[in-house]
Amino acid sequence: MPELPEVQTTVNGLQSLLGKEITNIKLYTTKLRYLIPKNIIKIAKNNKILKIYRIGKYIILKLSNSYSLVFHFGMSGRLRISKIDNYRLVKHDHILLFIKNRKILSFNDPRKFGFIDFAISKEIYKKKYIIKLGLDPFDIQLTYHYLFKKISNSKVPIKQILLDQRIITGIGNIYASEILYDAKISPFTPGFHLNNDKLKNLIKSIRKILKKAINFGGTSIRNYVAIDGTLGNFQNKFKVYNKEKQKILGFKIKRVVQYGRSTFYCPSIQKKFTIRNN
DNA sequence: CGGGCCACCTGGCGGC
DNA sequence: TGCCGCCAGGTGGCCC
Repeated sequence: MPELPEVQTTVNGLQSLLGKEITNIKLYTTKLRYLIPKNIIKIAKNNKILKIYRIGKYIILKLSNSYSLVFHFGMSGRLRISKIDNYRLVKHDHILLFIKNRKILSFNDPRKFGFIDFAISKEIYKKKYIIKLGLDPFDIQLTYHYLFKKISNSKVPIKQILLDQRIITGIGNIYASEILYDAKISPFTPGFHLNNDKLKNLIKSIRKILKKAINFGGTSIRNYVAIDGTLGNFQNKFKVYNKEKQKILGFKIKRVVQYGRSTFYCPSIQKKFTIRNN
């Protein structure tokens, strides 16, 4: 489910747990994408949540001991806060964190591609799934120089490059299509074909689309809902995603499959070739 | 190493 | 109604 905007929306919603104590953890599953570390209970129990933030698509809860909890949502994971009295275990609730203010933070994930882990807070950047991440889209170090260095020798189509978390972290399959439409770049354009102007433009579109999606509370199709169960609204702002055969500005939208994932684009607006001129 | 492909898992939907 | 095939906000591991 979640790309950066959904993860950020979740992180925003979680802030009400700041300073609150985790009184217990209950596991209803032993394995999600990975085995759930058993000692996660010992590590979190009776500790306060001091900081809640994200790295790429990973959600981090920094605890009052030296540890942090790490959540990843995979394709269908989500976190939800309920009052203890209202809470009913629903299908695919795998992990419950009991919070001292009589709330429950539940992790639900039908497809089990998500995971939960812990890390020593100071060493979180050494985690194998964190260390390889590229720049955050909102990091000021993300410039056309950076992108040019990373992709100017690559034959890989830009759609796939946007999904490569080692280059930029946070973009997923929905926003990749929406970003490329906004930037008027064909999804097939190989990395080496993009000149500095196009890259500047692309970075602008990345930030614009992601910001807009965050402002709309993310995208709610299938599983994703916010921390309190409310829906995101960005799906109503899609220009191309899920709009095969519909028209935009009078032009047909197409769906193709690249690397096994759907790409939606408008061939008339996202022209196929760009000449390198730097 | 980079890049391409597949597996992991469950459920919803459309077609027959 | 039932079954089948296809599709789904991700990513790690296996190949070459």
